[in-house]
Amino acid sequence: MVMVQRRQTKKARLSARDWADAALAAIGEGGGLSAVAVEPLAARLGATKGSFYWHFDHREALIEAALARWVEADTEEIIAAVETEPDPEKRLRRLFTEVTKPAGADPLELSLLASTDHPQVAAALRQVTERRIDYLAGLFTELGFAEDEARRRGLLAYSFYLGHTQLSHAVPSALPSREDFPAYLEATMDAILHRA
Amino acid sequence: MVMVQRRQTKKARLSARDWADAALAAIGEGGGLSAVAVEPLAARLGATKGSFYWHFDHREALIEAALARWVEADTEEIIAAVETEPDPEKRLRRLFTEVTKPAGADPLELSLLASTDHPQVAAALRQVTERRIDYLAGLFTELGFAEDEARRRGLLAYSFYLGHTQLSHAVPSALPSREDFPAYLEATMDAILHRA
DNA sequence: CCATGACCATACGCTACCGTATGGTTTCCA
DNA sequence: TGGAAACCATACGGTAGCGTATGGTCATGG
Repeated sequence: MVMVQRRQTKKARLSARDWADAALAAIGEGGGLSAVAVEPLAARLGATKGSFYWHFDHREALIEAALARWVEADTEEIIAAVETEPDPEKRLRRLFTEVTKPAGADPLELSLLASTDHPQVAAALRQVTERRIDYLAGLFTELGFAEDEARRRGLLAYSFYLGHTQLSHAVPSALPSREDFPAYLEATMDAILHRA
Repeated sequence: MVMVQRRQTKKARLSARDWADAALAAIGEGGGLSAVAVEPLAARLGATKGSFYWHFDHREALIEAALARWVEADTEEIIAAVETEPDPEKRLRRLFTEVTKPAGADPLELSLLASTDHPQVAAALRQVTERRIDYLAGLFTELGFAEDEARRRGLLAYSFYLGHTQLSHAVPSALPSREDFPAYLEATMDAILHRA
C-alpha cells in the first residue's frame, strides 16, 4: 500500500552475491553463524525477505554461498602473501609476522572456528586448513627438512598460529606487550626452525 | 490439574547445582552456549520452568553459575595432574601427552572457547587461561629458564595446546595418525624445550 | 509499447524460547 | 498438627526468526 521508496542508497536490486557478502560481514561483526539471519540481513541491506527468498531457497543456502566465497577469497589471499619473497625462511617469518600482528586476527575466521559444529562450516574450515598446512609443510621441505619432519613442523607452526589467534581474541592480556612481541615471535620461530 | 507424577527418577526436588551441572553437560554435548536453554534443560531434568525460575532469576544467572562451577572444577583438575611427578621436564611431557591424546579434547572447553563473545564466558576463560599459562611458565623457570624466557615458552606451549585442541576438533584428519603421534609430540616438545 | 519474467514488499502462520503470574504441593518445625 | 516457607506445575503473553503466499513493480525484447 504505502510503497515507501528506499531513500539511502538508490541501489535498487540485489544479487545473490550481495547477500553472501552481507552474510560474511555479519559473521565477522556479530556473534558468529547466528548472525546470518535473514530478517536482520534484509534490514541491513535495506530490503526484505521477499528479496532473499527469491535468490535463495533457505538460510542454509545462504550460509553455503557465503562460505564458498570465503574459502575462495581466503585461499587466494594466502597465495598472494606468498609469491613475493623468494627465500623460504624469510617467507615463513614474514608470514607469521603478518598473521600474528595485533588486530591481525581475522574476526571472520575466528567466528568460523567457533562454529565447527555446523557441517558446512566444518567442511570449509577443513579445506582452508589443509591448504595452509600443506603450504607450511612445503616451506619446511624447501628449507631442507625431510618429508615427515617437514609436515610435523608445518603442523606445529599451524597449531601455534591457531592457538595464538585464539588467545589474542579470548585473553589478549596474556600475550606479550607490543614492544615485547617481536622478541616473542622471533623466539617462537627459532623454536620451530631449530635443527636437532 | 492433572498432576502427573514424575515416573523415571523419583528424585523429586532439584537444587541450583543440579541445574548448573545440567547446563554444563548441555554445553558439552549440544552446540555451545545456546544449548543452555531453560525449557529444554527443564525437560531433560524432568521438571519445568517453574522449578528453574525458583532457583535462578534468569538464564544469565544459570550461565554464570555453570561457569563458576567449571572454573573451579577445571582448576583443581589441573592441580591434580600436577602434584605427582617431581621432575619438571617429565611433568611437562606427561602433561602434554595427557592433554593431547585423542579424545582428550574436552568438548566442554571447546564449546566455551567458541563462545568468547559472551562476557561471562570470556571472564571464565581468562581465569583458566591465565592460571594455566602461569603454571606452564612456572615449569619453565623450574627448568632453569630466565623469567621472561620462561613466560615466552609457557605461552608458546599453551598456544600450541590451544591450536592442537582446535585442530583435533575441526580437522582431525590433518593430525598425525595414532602411531605417528608420539613422534610428533616428542618432536614438538623438543622444539619447545630446546636451548639456544 | 506492452507483456513476460525477474525481482521485491507485505502479510501471514509457525516454532522455540524467555520471563511472569498464580496457585498447588511438600517439608519442616514450633 | 497446622501453617509458613520452600519448591514446583501450568498457563499466559511476548519476541525473534524461518519459510510461504500473494501480488505489485520494473526492465527488456519482440
